[in-house]
Amino acid sequence: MDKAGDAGTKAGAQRIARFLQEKGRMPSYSEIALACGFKSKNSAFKLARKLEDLGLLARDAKGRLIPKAIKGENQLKAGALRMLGTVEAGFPSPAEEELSDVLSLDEMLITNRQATFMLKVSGDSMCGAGILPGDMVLVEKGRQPANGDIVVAEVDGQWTMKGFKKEKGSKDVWLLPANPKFKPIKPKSELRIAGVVIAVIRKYK
Amino acid sequence: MDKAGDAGTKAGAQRIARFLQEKGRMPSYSEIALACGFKSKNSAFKLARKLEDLGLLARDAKGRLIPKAIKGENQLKAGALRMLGTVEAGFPSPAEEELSDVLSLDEMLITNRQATFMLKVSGDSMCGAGILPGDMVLVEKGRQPANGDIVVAEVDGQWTMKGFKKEKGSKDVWLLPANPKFKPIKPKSELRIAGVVIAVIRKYK
DNA sequence: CTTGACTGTGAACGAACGTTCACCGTATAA
DNA sequence: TTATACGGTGAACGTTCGTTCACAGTCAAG
Repeated sequence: MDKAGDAGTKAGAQRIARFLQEKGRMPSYSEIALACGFKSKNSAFKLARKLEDLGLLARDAKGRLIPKAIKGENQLKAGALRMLGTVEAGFPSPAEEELSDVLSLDEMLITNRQATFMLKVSGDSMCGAGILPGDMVLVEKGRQPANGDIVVAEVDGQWTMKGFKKEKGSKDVWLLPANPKFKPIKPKSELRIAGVVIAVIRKYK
Repeated sequence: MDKAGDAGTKAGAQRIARFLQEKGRMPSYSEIALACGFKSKNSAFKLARKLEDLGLLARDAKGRLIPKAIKGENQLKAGALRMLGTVEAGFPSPAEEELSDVLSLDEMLITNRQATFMLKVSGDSMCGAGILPGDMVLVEKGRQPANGDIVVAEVDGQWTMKGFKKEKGSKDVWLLPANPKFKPIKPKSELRIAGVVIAVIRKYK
């Protein structure tokens, strides 16, 4: 009845991913069959083997399914979140509840775990850039800042978080707040860049 | 020996956590017994029941173990981040590299994984609240919104994200943008709250 | 038409599963 | 001392697991 085997395979992978996300463990073949509407768990077995050939999931020595750990787009990972479409804030558009992607926050935000740490923001000098007091920022150490990046730096003996700007053809570096109440800083003596802000996280609840 | 029993339980939890981290799935009772040096899987069964009583892990309807975030000493999650102090953005203050907490983003942000999903924001009607176009928002479904919460709602047939306000002593509900360019919305016919925004995530890199 | 290549069904196998029971030490409490 | 609570052993049960086999239906290429 199914016309395209490809679509069926993909739908199966999504069902498995959803099971993993909801129950926190990989399903058994019977559960895959149940979730996919198969009447025989053997169909689930074949589906799993196909997904394994495609590199989308892996299996134990004992045949049990394990979530694939390698990075990639379509892989099944524990602790995944359902990623839906966009919501228009201003000019509303439908936000359908169709699973468009599955991912984990850690995986999405952090590339270099050892060099990444988190800071809590106080003060409002960056509120124009959408960074409010109480927000958390993920900072990656040792990264070379580019113009427009937001950096955490020690300037003239004090720590601050500002926008980074290096003038072309000059060694001069400016640290720009995103709030008209504050003025740009031009480091006099020393400037030590602690890291580049790679993400902002605000928790309401 | 009370203390020895406690230590054994804790060591067992750590072994289970290590198994989960290495294999990506929860062990069976036989595997727990193997990992803990038990000769009988029944010992593993009793250990699991004790851990369940302590709230350190959970089990299926079918008895299978499912991962649960073990807090405190037994770090179950792989993606732990270093949490540092605060950085003054505006009136700089020292941000020492002293580890004040260790946590995982998923664990920190998501309490009810099944009901949580992620949306990408477009439009700037909430930019006054620090939610910019391109940001991600975590939305928890089925949560009762309180005044001041930011909700994703279907109002008069269209989806939008706005601040929630319910007037005291009245059934009237207002949806407030955080941008003077937009006007508050008072739903006429229907208002369906899809969920409450529990976190905002902005990724720069 | 026939011939494959797929996809799903259904039954079957041994192995591993979760769970329960009875039993054996040892250590603590009375 | 006796009693009792606890951690571990070992065997047993019914269930579910992963896996394999043979078979039926569908579609495209020959």
